[in-house]
Formats: sequence, C-alpha cells, structure tokens
Amino acid sequence: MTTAARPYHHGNLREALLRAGEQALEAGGARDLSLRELAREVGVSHAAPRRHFADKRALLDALAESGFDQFGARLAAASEAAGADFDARLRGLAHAYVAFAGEHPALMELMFAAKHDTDASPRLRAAGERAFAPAILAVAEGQASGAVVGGDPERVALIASAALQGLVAMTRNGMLGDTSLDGLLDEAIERLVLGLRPR
Amino acid sequence: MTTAARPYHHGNLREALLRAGEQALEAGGARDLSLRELAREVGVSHAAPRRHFADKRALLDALAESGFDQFGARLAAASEAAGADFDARLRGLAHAYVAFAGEHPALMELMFAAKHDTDASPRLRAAGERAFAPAILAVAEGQASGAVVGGDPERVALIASAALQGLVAMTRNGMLGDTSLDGLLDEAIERLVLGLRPR
DNA sequence: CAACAATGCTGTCACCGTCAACTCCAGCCG
DNA sequence: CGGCTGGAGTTGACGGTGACAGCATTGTTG
Repeated sequence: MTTAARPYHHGNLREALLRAGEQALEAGGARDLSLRELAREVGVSHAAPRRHFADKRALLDALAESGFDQFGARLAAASEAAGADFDARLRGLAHAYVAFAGEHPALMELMFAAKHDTDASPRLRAAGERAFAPAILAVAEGQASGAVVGGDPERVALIASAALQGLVAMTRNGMLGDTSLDGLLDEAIERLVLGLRPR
Repeated sequence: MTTAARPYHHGNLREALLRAGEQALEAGGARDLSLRELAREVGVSHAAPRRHFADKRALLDALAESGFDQFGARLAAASEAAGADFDARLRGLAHAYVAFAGEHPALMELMFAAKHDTDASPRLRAAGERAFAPAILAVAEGQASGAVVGGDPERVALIASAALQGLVAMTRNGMLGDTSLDGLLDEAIERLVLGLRPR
C-alpha cells in the first residue's frame, strides 16, 4: 500500500493487476473497469499493463478464467460435502452455485456474458468446462445409482446448470422484484429433481 | 439513406436513433455501441441524441424496453398458436423463446444483462414483466386444467423461464461447444414438463 | 407577428485504449 | 569484472468517446 521506494520492476504486476481487477469488478461491474485506473491503483504507469495483457479483453478473459477456477472449486467442495445421496448432492451444488453468484455478481456476469465473439479463446472455454466437472460427475454417479434419468451426463448437467444460471441472471437484472431468491431456489430445485428423475 | 436536403429538424430523431441502435446492436453487441456513431449514421450532430436520451444508458434502456415488447409479442403469438393443450403450449413458448434469442442475441443480452444497478428503472422492469405475461397465463391455465403443479403461477413461470434463459446464455457464451441448441432444447423441455407436472 | 419552447449544432473537457519510442535494470557471456 | 541484451516500466501522442455548456434554428402558440 505505502510506497516502499518501489523498485523499478514491480515484482509481479500481472498478479497485482488481476487482484485489483477483481476488486474493481466487485465495485463497479465490468463495464466501467478501466485499465488506466487499475494501473493507477497498483502504482504503475498507464501503459505498463500492456506488457502483461495485450488487450483489455485479455485482462477480462484472465479474470473470467480465474473466476471459473474459484467457481469450480466451490462446486467441488459442495459436492463432496453433500455426501453420496444424489438429491442432497444436487441441492448442495445448487446452493453453492447461487451462493457464489451472489457473492461475485459482476464476476459471474463477466464469466457468462463473456461473448468472445467467434474465436472463444480455448483457454477460457477449457476453464469453463473444468468448473462444471463436479456437476457432470454428480450426474454420472446419480445415473449409476439409478437416481437420474439416462443420457449423456454432460447434457443433463448442462440443462440443470442452465436452469440455475437463468435464475441467477433473473435475480441480477431485477426481474424478480422483491421475490427472495432462496425460496425460489428451493422450489426450482424441487422441480429439477422431479424433472431429472427417471420415469 | 440519401440526404434529401434534410430539414433542420430531423422529424423524429428518437425513433431513428432507436432503429439505428437496434441495427448496431445486432452488428456489434451493446459493448461497442457508440452514441456518436449512431448520430453519424442518422445524419445528425454528435450531441443531438442528448435531447432525446439524457444518457447512453437511457438509450440502451429504451432499446431493452422495445426488445421486451417485441419479445412479449412473439411469446403471445406462439402461445396462442399452440392451442389449448398445456404441453403443446409450453413447447411453443419455449421454441419461440429461444428462436427470438437466436435472432437477436445482442438485444437479448442487453435485456437480461441490463444491470440497472440499484435503481432498476421501473419502466424497464414493467416491460419485462409484461413480456412474460403469456407464460404466466399459460401456467395459470395449466394449473386450472390440472396439468401443472400448483403454487403462485408467476413463480412457476419464472422458474421455467429461467431454465430457458440459462440455456440461451450458455449457448451465447460458447459453453455448449458444438452441441446443438435444438436437441438440447427438446430435452430441456421434457425435463421441464416432467418437473412441472403435479405429483 | 412576436415570444417561446423544442430541437439541433459547435466547441470543449476529461477520460479511455492503444501504440511507438525511450529508459531502466537484472542477469548472462566473455 | 565489464559490456550486452532483452524483459519490464515510462513518457508522450493519437483517435475516439460520453458528457456538458452555450448558441442557432425552427415550429407553434398566443
């Protein structure tokens, strides 16, 4: 924080920028995140970030990627903590999902709105797929134990995740009004469980 | 298109800007929509839009509102065309939902990512609620005929919509990879139908 | 016909992202 | 031990943007 006769070379600007970026994200959304302000906060000239991130989008992509990592870790922990029963595990995953979204709304928006247009940087996409691995695993195990309808586990998990993601999006954009997300979540989970059960 | 000795007063700049805005949205996303460029396209000075939209966000909000209107009309038409059977109606609504999203991805993103921070302009919120009215109505009728589980129709419709919205978001951000949305949609609808059926 | 409000225009400001050219420093090779 | 090289940070500039203030023009209304 205080200038300790800052050495000419910052040390690891990249990490510092990412951390500052996360903070700025929480504070003001991705829309008005400014590279120059980040540089200012870190105590470095306005063009320094360019050595580490070719582009503003490169910085945002890195943030999103790190977000997916944290997100995936949370999902994995929740899945593990929930035990072996499929319904309990689904509930745990769902709650972890929306909890994370509630804690880091702007990050989540960045992660999922990141329309990398056409190219869709493979790094970021891989991070996204990695994050959802616990959910896919849970579905696969649920299928093995006969608690879940068959089919490609990835597709089934994707459908379930999409339902939650939509709920989160609606929350964020105020479409819910005064409705509490918690109650809605429980109801959604119930519908989900019923929908996923084999007939 | 051609300058017909444009009169000093444009006529209805507001509408023209909105139309140009829609086009720009489709062409490049909301992120790099520029008021100045819109003004240029419409053939007006860079500060003229300010008379009709106090803010850039005001313009975007107006676009989102108009988007909700179109969206709602599509939903209503689909619901009506699908007849009285609830499952058919749900299917019709869902297909109309993702079809619209496919046609106007950037608009859809604007509509649902529009984080009007805290204030959440009431006009826009009302437009959103209006758009979802056909879905709520369908649920209510489904409940009346015993095809749908009970409870607040708005909540039930919200859950169903959220599932679709999530699917759309995932499509948009490339998380699906090569998976086709159509197949996934049918599967999602089936899960949805099962989840909504009364036990 | 005169005043007036609405609408558009010009000019300016601060800020931003990107780029090019320069400087500083650490570590390696001789 | 000294010079070289190349990565990391700096300064300065350019074009573009959103916002604002003040002026010009118009259509309307009394």
